[in-house]
Amino acid sequence: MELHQEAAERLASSGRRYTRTRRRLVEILAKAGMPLSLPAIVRGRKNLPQSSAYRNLAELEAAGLIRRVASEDGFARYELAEELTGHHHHLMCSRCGQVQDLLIPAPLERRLDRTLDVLAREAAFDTVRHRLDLIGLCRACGST
Amino acid sequence: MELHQEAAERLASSGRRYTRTRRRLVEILAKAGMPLSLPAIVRGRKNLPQSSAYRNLAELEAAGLIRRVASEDGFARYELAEELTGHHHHLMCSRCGQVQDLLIPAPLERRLDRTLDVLAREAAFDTVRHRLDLIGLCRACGST
DNA sequence: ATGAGAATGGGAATGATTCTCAATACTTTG
DNA sequence: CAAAGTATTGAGAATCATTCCCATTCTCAT
Repeated sequence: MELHQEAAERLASSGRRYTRTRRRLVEILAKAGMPLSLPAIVRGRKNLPQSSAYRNLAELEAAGLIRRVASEDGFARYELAEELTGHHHHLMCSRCGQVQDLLIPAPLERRLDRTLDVLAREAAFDTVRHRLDLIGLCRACGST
Repeated sequence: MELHQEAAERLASSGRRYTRTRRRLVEILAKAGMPLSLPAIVRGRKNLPQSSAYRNLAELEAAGLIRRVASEDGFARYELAEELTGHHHHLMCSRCGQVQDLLIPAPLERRLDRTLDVLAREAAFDTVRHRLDLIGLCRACGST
């Protein structure tokens, strides 16, 4: 389904509206293709006050449209929900905090999934998802 | 090597001391066997002021003895470094924030490692490590 | 012992994020 | 189309985990 239509419907189903600012946020995240921190979202953009950005990101998250990624550098980052973009992982730079998306081969992903399901059941966890990140130094930080 | 000796040496090598409070923190984390938040570390313990706990956890992290785990609930958590405890993963409850350790089968771990190494190289990342977490609802939260 | 540097702890400061609330914008109803 | 009802906005205040400050205390080497 088309992105904005999906967004509008999900918000509507809980009595929320798909306002200009919300659409704008969705577009920013869609275009970025990687999790963005709030400063990165707001920087250099007119008419996008912090408080509105935070509030709307929270609304969009509550509607299941975006996901908040906790990273090590103290800034939360935001990306479109996997239901919209597909399952993927992250490459994170431990020095500068930069995050980029990463896909792993489907067979490995499947095997991982199967194994983790079993482990979660053994631990009596209702598993929702897994998170696999690579943490290292990006090209820029690594050469320093 | 014995835990406290290792700790003392690593601190000494950068001109730091293995004081009573630091030893205490290492013992708390070793005994817990799972990442603890600062409130959990301090709660109910005498003579362990917040500021000292934070400061010393940071020192121990700088010495490579403990690791800080960013979790979704806003509290950082601390655990012994993998060099001391061995590589492992986490089961995290997305409702209550509880975190417990998780081991995955060695063959899968090896395959994961190999694949991620290749992917990191392709992305020009100097990989240090990977992080694999299961995020779901623990028994207590899942039945609510 | 004594001096130098490390550590302590109480409280102030920081800073990302959340909350408040009066003003504004949609939406629906009459 | 107007009015009422509700959601949204944005500027600043408030929150709260974490970090910083600094006078005092401790430790180790001489």
